[in-house]
Amino acid sequence: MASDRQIKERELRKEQILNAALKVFKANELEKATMDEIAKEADFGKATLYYYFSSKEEIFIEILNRGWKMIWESIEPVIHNPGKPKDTFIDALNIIGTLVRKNQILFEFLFTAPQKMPSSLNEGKPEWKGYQVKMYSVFEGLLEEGISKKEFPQMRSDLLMRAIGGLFHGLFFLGHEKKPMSRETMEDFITTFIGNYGTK
Amino acid sequence: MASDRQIKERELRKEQILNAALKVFKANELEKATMDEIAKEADFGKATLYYYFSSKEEIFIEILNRGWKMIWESIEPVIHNPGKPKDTFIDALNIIGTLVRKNQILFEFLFTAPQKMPSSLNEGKPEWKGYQVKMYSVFEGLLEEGISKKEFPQMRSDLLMRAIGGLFHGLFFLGHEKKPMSRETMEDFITTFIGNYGTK
DNA sequence: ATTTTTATCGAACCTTTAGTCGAAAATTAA
DNA sequence: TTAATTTTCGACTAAAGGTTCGATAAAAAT
Repeated sequence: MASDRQIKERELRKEQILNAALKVFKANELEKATMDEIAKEADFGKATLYYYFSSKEEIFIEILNRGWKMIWESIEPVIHNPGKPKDTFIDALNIIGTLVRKNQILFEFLFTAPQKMPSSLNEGKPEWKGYQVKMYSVFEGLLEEGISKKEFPQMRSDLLMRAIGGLFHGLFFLGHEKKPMSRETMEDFITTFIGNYGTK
Repeated sequence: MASDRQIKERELRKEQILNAALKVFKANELEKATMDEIAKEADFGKATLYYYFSSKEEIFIEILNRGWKMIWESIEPVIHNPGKPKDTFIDALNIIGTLVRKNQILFEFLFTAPQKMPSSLNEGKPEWKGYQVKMYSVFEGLLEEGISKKEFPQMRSDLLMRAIGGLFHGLFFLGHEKKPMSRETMEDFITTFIGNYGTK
């Protein structure tokens, strides 16, 4: 049977493959990313990839699963702050902003891949989707509470949600130069667009 | 040589193909859209597509060219309103909003395809890119003017641009239900987020 | 009516690429 | 050392899908 160290090494190799895959997914455009290239990037033979993952899809999904799990686990601790929807909302956004800043490539992938990807990969309710849904529910809940407490603009929470989603997305991922945005700039933004209600 | 009517018919057939292609690009995910499917949808044999277009890419590009040209020509008439950046900005946004509402599928394609598509299609500075750039320049110019006149939030115009871009995009294209948004709702939005500066 | 031009498409062609197979290294266990 | 297990990969297969070819039909010109 496999030793502890063997299992750990195996996990490391898996990560090596996933990182390589992310690079390739990023550089080439998603569907143009080939197993051959991932293999080259990961410094393994193509056949070896199939020793660790059963398909290209699985690699894809695994990146999403791990990523969204990480997002969820990062914000989970701060979302139970009762009675302070705006602060909580901003805290959570900032946490995600920090993550994005640390690994822009991964997060751009996490936030954009679901749009681009074949919807066939969505069937079977993958793990990552669960985390994504949970996160959106939390945000929408905070918005609803914040709206009713007049801390946010008075409008339908789902629309506000979309606007903020777009805003956030635009701030980090649109534009030609995709340089990360500092925490200060981002807080500035949040305050300007959604934070200056009911406070002045 | 070809008669007037022949040329017109040819153009009609081209449009038939382009519309079919759009449907297929939309339904399946871009790269999964096959010439076979486009042919089926257009009700032509696959080989016939190559009589009208020299490649799959060309079909793709042609949709973008025609679409962005249309966008540009729709806003061009209103952007020369001198001295009223905020009004002009909102007018232009509203015009685009109206277009989007009329043909959501096409515009979702126009606004999202450039992100998803292989960058190889961007080489050679395609026509549509020109219109897109012109449009963005106009918007950014209006923002700069509006900022300096305190009609907009005081922040770097490029950042504001990104925010509004994301906002707009989110409003129309994010979310599960992609139902069109009414003009009223949209004006509400614009006012709430960028329009209530320097006026109250 | 006949010739020429325009339009159509079925059947191949050919490249790309996901995934498999079986054998050989490398590592671990005995 | 030798046997068992784990890991690696070169070479192959199969299928998908873009593109071309050559023949035929339809329309226009003469």
